[in-house]
Amino acid sequence: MHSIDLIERTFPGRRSDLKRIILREALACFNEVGIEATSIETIRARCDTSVGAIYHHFGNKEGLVAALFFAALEDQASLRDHYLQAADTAHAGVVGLVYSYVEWVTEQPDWARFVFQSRFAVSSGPFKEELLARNKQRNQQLKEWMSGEGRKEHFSHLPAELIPSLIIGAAESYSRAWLSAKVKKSPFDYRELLAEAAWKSISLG
Amino acid sequence: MHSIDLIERTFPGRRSDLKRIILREALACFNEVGIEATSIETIRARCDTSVGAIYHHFGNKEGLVAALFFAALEDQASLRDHYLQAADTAHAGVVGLVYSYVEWVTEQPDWARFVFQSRFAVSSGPFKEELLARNKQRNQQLKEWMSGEGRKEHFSHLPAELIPSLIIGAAESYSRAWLSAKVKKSPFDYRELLAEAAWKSISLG
DNA sequence: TTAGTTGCAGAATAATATTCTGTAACGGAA
DNA sequence: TTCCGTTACAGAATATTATTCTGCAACTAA
Repeated sequence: MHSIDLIERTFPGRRSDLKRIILREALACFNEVGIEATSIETIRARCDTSVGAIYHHFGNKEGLVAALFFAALEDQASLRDHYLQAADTAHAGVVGLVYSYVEWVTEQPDWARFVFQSRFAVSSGPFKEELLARNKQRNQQLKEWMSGEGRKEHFSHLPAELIPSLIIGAAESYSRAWLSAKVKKSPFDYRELLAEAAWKSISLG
Repeated sequence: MHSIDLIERTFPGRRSDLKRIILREALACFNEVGIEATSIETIRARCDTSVGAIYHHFGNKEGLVAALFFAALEDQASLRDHYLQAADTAHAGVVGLVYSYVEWVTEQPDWARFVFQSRFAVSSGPFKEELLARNKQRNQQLKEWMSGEGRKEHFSHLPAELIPSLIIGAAESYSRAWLSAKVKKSPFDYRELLAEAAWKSISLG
């Protein structure tokens, strides 16, 4: 789909050459042995660089994690926007949300795994404000979409704060299971079932 | 409901006195600032004990995390068993699964928060085998329950590996949101809606 | 009693994160 | 082009943290 990968999109330019290498190797390490278990020295060695360079670009380990985390969130959001933009009916919107989610997870499994792994740390570290702001904006965006003409009557019988979980809860849960190899088929393979289940779960009756 | 708390249930006896104190304080620290950000020294100070004692009881930091994690899982499982045992129809079982889940999360928010935070670390650390075994057993148990007479026809139209996510996905997602204060009402308050949404999501049509 | 096992303390050590200082490349202004 | 401020990087020095180790005291079964 995209010819260049997530990192190139987020950190373009020749000046960010080493920066991209560090991000790539760090992501690999984090997924292989976990964030806590990968030391700066390990990353340094895999990039054949110095600790100074790493700290220059990211401040500290937490900053490196946050850079990866927000890059992933942004990429995920852009795919979601792409899907939502094409959806006018309530049903199409719900399907789009589920589809965009499972497609992103299936296409970027390493990034998805990392997002699951790092969310808590980011949300309680020095970048929590930034994450909070992004979540708020996304919720606002969804809320506006749901209150559009011809759509709102499909959601108004449910508490607003519950709706997002009803829509992507199952897809997220299955994605986690797939990323940790507990199930075989990818969430993308089950996208129709997941989307229809989401739709039924918010339907009346 | 229970007169003694989760820790007393899991680590009884006067010999485990300090052990329980350490577990309690460690859980508090982990939830307040995160696992990575809490040092052994911090825990030691809060328990007014020595690092030797901590390492004697738990081996290392990872062992301490694992002890908390498995204690929580066990407690959660016992409540689930309690609910499932009373359910004979498919509908009652699905409702029971959702109810037991949200009830546990709402009653033990600190433990639930910690489980979400630590699952990845445990699943990729030296205790992954143990976790895998427990998951396997739980899945087997669920599978057997679902294949019982008068129930299996309600599940057989869906892939087995997808069903657990359809049932608890939304409840889990909403629980996470509640535990990080992104929503106001507790999952327990929405238990009927969550249970009915789960049931609809696996229903035919 | 007594030998062995378990519970705990705290100093010593090891592993790791972070800071700091210096040097070279770069990019625009004169 | 030269000059100057800024950015990119290296690596030694330092600080922080996890873990080990040795010793002692309490308990326990014989």
